[in-house]
Formats: sequence, C-alpha cells, structure tokens
Amino acid sequence: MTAAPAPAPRPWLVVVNLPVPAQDFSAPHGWTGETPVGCRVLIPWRGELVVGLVVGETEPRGAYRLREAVHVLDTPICPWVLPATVAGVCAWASDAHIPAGLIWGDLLGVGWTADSIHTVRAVEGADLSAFARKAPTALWTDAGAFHPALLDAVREQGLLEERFDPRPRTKTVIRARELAGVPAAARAMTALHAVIPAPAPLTPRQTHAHAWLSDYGPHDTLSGWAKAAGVSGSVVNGVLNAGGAQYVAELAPPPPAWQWLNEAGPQDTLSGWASGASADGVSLSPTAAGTLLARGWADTVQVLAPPPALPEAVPTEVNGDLPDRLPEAPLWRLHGGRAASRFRTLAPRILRLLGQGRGVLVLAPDHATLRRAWEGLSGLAAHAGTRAVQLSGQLNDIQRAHTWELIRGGEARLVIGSSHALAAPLQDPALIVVLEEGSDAHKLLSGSRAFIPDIAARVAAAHDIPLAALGATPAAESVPWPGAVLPPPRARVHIVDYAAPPEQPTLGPLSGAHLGMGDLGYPISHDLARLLRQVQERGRQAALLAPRRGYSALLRCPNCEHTPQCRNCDVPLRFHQATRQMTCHQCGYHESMPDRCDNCGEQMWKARGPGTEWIAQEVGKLLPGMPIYRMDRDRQDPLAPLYAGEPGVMVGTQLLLSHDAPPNLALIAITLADTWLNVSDFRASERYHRLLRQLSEWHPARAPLLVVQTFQADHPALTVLAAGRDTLAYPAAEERARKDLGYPPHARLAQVEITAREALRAQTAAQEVAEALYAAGATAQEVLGPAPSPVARLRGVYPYHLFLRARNDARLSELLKVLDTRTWKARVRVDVNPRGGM
DNA sequence: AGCACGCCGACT
DNA sequence: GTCGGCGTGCTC
Repeated sequence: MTAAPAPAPRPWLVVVNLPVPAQDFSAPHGWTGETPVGCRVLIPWRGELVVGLVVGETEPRGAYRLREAVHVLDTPICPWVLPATVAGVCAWASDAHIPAGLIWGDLLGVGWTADSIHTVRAVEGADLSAFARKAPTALWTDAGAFHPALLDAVREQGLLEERFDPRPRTKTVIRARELAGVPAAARAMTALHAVIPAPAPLTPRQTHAHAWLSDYGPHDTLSGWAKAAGVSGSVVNGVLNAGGAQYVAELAPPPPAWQWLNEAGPQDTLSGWASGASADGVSLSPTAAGTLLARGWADTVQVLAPPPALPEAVPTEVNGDLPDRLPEAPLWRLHGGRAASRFRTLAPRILRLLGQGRGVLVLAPDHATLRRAWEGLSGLAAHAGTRAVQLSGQLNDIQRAHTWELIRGGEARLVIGSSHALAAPLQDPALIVVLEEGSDAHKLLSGSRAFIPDIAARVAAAHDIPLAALGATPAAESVPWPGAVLPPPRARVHIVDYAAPPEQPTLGPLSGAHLGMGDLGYPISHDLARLLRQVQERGRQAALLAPRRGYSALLRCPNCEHTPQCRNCDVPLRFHQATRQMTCHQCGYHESMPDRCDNCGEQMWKARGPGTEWIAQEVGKLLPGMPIYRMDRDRQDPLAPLYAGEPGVMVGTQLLLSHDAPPNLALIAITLADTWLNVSDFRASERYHRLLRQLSEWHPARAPLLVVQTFQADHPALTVLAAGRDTLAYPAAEERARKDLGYPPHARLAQVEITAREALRAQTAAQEVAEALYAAGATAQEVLGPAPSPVARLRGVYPYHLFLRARNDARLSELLKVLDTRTWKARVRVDVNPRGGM
C-alpha cells in the first residue's frame, strides 16, 4: 500500500508596503494550517524583517528557493483584513495592472509595523560563533542585540529560533514615592535644638536666644535662628559654642511638591507636575521637579496606557417606525434632498442591519462630507447596541490602531471613514455606503491613483453585499442603478448672462457683443453689486465663489501680449498681489513680480482672470465697512464672527464648501461659472452641476439666493436648477449623452501616462506603446492618442497621454496586459478611471 | 519606494 | 585618473 504523495505546500503571496507586486514566501517552519489570507506576517526583506499581508497562495516554482515567512502576527480566525476584502482589492489591482503593494499601502493606514518583543536563540546544538563574534547563543536574547543582517544569515541557514511576544502598550509616568521608600539621604536634615539646661552659663543675650530656641525651635540654620530671635549672629554662635544648642539629625518633612503629587496622582512629564503644582499654589519649577525626582521623592513607572480618545458619537433621535423604502439590490442609490434628510432616509436600513448584529461601512470623499455623515449617522449605533467609529487620516497612528482593534474585535459595527476605512475588518459586513460617489475627492492622487468607489464595488461584490451611493446628485455611472430620490432643496437662482446683449437698445449690431461684460459689470455684475448692497443694508451674510486663488490667472503685457510663464510647466504664472509673487499652481514655482515685460520692456501689466484676492478687493470697494473673510489654500480667515451671526462676506474657492454655511447666509454667488465648464474633461458639466446642487443644499435650512455669472446661461446643468426640475433631470440626460459619446458608464477608461525628461523620448515611447496595443488587437476605437498632456511640460518632465477606452473591465484589463509584455524607454504609469483632465 | 550598480561627461 | 549626475534593476 503506497501513501499518496503529500501535495507540495503552496507558497504564500505576500504584499509589503512598497510599490511592488505581491511576492512569494513559503509558510513558516512548522506551519500546518491553511494559508492565512488577510493575516499579517513578518517576512525577510532585504536583510530585515518587515510586515506583509498574506493575500493568497501561488503555484510552487521549481528552481527558485523561496524564503520562509518568519512569523504570522494574526490568527486566521481574527485576520487583519477579511479574506473577501483581500479578494476584492486584489481583483481591482490585478485588472488595473497596479502593483498590489501600491494599493494596499494606500488602503491600510495601520499595521505596517509589528509591535512585538522579538527574542532569538540558536537552535539546540548549533554553534553560531563562526558567523560573528557576537552571535545568538542557546539563551533567549533580545534580537536588538544582533545585527539584522547577521540574524538574516543565521535565519536562512535554519539555525535561528525566534519568539515574538506582544508588547503591552505602556507609558511612563512620574509617581510620588511612598514616604517609607524615600531614601534616607533625601530626607536627612540637621536642626538646631536647644540643650536644656544649658551646660554653661550664658550672657543675657545668649540666654534670650537659648530660651527662644527652646520655645519656638528647632531651627535649621544659625543665621535663621539669630534673625528670628532678634539677636546678632555672634550671640547664637556663642550659645552653640557654650553647648546650649546642638545640631541634631532628623527626618525632613515631605516637601509640598511631593504632597501635591501624592494627592494629584501620577503625572506624564516633569513640566506637567511643575505646572500642575504651581496652578494649585505650590511653587515648583520643572528643574526643581527634576531635582526631587533625582533625590528619590518620586519615581518613574510604566503603567498600561489608557485607550486614546476617539471622536464621540453625536446623539440622534430615532423614530422606530420610520419605514425603510430603500431598494434591495446589489447596487442602489439615494440622491436629492439635503444631507440631513438623506441620512434620515438611510437610518432605518442601517438600524435594521446593525440590529441583526451585522456591520455597515460608510465611505466619505473628504473631511466636510465625513463630518456631516458623522453628525447624521454616528448616533444610530447606540440605538442598535453597538458603537460607531471614525477612521480617517485625521486620527493619529495610535487612534487608528485602536479603532482598527475595536472593529476587528466586533465592538464597533458602524464605521464612517475615508479611504483608510475601506479595508476595515468589520465582522459580518452587510452594506457599504459611498457618499458623493461622483466626487473627484474619491480619487487618490498619489500611489495607486485608485478611485475608491471602484474598489468599494469590488469589495462589496466579493462579500456578496450591496453597495449604495448616497449624495446630492448622482454620478452618471450610478444613474442606471435602482434608486430612491428625494426632491432637491428649493433653489432660488439668478443668472447673469454675460453673453446676452444689454437690454437697452444699442447703437449697432456689433456693439452688444462688443460691450458685453463691460456693460454688465465685471468681475462683479451690477446685479450682484446691487444684491450685495442689500445684504449689507440688512446686516446679512454672503458667500462669493471665485474660480481660483490669488489675484489673477495671469498678467499680460498690454503692449506685446506677453505673459510670464512657469519655468517648469507650460502654464502662465498666477499673480498673487498680497505677496507680489508670480506662482505656478501646478508645481509651486514662484518668483517676484517682474518690473517690466521681458519681451518689450513695457512697465505696466494687465491682470486677467480674477481670483479670490481680486474679488475680495472689488467687494471691499463696493461695500465699505463690510467685513470680508477669505477662504482659500493661501488664506483662511477665522470665521467665528460669521458663525455668531455677524454680517460679512466670505470670498473663497471651493474650499468654502468644506466649512459650514454661516447662519444668516442670504446670497451665494459664482463669479464666473465658465471656469468649471472650460475644462477639457467629459465630466466637466457633471462636476458643475454637482457644485450647483451642493451650493443649494449648503445651508441646512435656508435657501439663499444663488447668483451665477456666466457666458453659458443656457447650459442645462444650470437651467434645470433654475427651473426647479427634479434631482435626476440633469444626471439622467448626462448619462444618455455619455452613451452616444461612448464614455463611462458605457465604457471603461484608462489613461496611460508616459513621462521622460526629454520630450522626444516620451513621444517615441508613447508611440511604441500605441503600436504594441494595435499589434495585440486593439482597435482605433479603443486607443486614443498618444498626445502630449494638456500641460505639455509639467515639473520639468514631458508627459504623453494615451487613452484606452474599453467596453468593460475585462477588455480594459486585456488591453492593459500589453503594457507588461516588455519594458519601455520611459516611465509608464496607468490610471484606471482617470478624473480631471482628458 | 529606496538602494546598489553601472554608464558617461567634467574636472583636479 | 575620479567625482557625480542619472538611468536601470531588484526586492521573495
């Protein structure tokens, strides 16, 4: 009878926090179980131990001798990331041809360092002294005592035994010592005591001093005694010499600072002790506290650190009978209304799922949306007997790690967060909600360039749970999903049409167009100026949205039309009046404002394209005495007076929307809407419409008048709002238009970016990539370009762009595979589902 | 990402 | 001669 040959153990696929694909490792020595997908492991990496995440297993490869994983940090019963989440994220990474480590580095903000006590010893009978003078012996020793490269060499020989024990989370505090424990030296003091009777006769003054000491003593110094007794120093000296007083060693009473510490309890720092004591009237400097510590009045001890403070849930009233009218489908949506009404509509569904003991994940694109979601939803958890946690970059490492453990342990089942929350190990998840699914802020700008809703959809599918989109207005991509729609908030819109001829009869057929915006008032139209004056007269508040920060989009020579350009990028430099600087908003390059035109020597400049500085200046001229608050990347004025209800005008960029609307807001104006439309991007009008909807729901109760100054007054993204059409009117039309144009959701796009320091090299490589794609069967419909990027030179490099347009994810993945077939002579990067700039 | 390696032009 | 810029390859 022959035993079936044991199948060769399958190597594990492990990702590290580096932009490289998953690597193969064999299981740790003696590992018997299944591959622990979703668990963290310690692996040898370039001579050191690093943390990796097990994402799967692979085929054994013959020739290559794999390194063994050293230690598994989590148990498969309680993994760091749920295996289904691992599967969903890896499926996205594989289709997008993004190295797995890149996306995991973006999604896991916590857990990449192992906090263990690492001890090592030589395996029994091994003599490691040949490796190095200082090598592990048969005794367990802290691994820090040896060079990592030495340990790695010994480990590779299989001669090292290692132990990893969890390190208790402690902190050091300063604690008052028990009086009995204070060293005698610290308490030793000598005091002058009267000797009674005096052994020798004393002079009258000496007798007086002696009597004083016996009545009011003891005293610690001679001079102090003399002063207190009202005699000169020589008198008390005489008493001492005559034997009428003597120094006696005794225990000093504990100093007041010790008493304070004993009563107030342990302190984190010396200065904390000093300031705490001083606040209670016990004078103590940090140096003096240090001296007391050194003398032994206090000692430092390790105590278990308390859990870090986490954001507190906002209590919510719950109407238990509220019906759940939301769809039951793998993908569904809820749009319209205001943020608060959307969350109220969603509440019954969340309560039901939490009530079943399951988990819900809510993903927000930005801080402002996260804050509103926290206010609207976090209170639900308490009604379902669980806890809500926030998980975003705003938390520090300790808070994030603690939050992760609360989720992993099943204590928190409602998670509201950013991209850092997507892989959170919610036990038994039931629903993923993506807020404002069309927001560009879901796009990670670095690393993987992932669009979070795309990965969220993959993760939801892997868990076989629904994905819901929730926002002011749907993205064209989610229009076809089954959904619920709330009526949009009332929008009062006044459009200033810069393209229309003036209402008054004009002199000739050309003059209307010619006069145009000059006649209507620019950059603040006469209509807007009149409304702003009303706001000031009535003591109300207004917000003006300018298209850019700084003073102007560019400076132009009135004589030769020359415009100062960035040295690194092919864009005009923005003018900032406050600093008199010319700044590139692409790369940050800046120089001082030139005195004269480089080209013709002209000394005057003409500013074009108003920014926040310019608009703020115009408002200042228009409304003398009205407070103006600026809000952009360059300057954020404190808004407290506005929130207290005082009159004022906010002037800012889109950054305005990340703050709450002030209470008396009566007017919102977009000074030039066309900036949102004059972008060569098929999503520009959707973005513009979303901005308008977000502005009209910005104030939680009121409907401030929305003034839009534009050359495209009849753009449907705007007119549907003015006409009071329903939430879906514009997005549905946009979705139909996308179908005709072959854009998402009716196609999947990827941008291939090819960059090199020399334009020619980038261009040649781009051409080669395109040819390789055609050779692999791509059609002219599927490959667009290559073309130089819209900004032909960026930060000194020349990007070339190639667009891939495929009918679905599978075909896109097929096309992207071609990029891996060989290496290119320039840097090639893929951006799946690109946003902004096409 | 980092980091080592190797190639080529600019200098003591 | 070698110093240092920069492109290329590698991490199991």
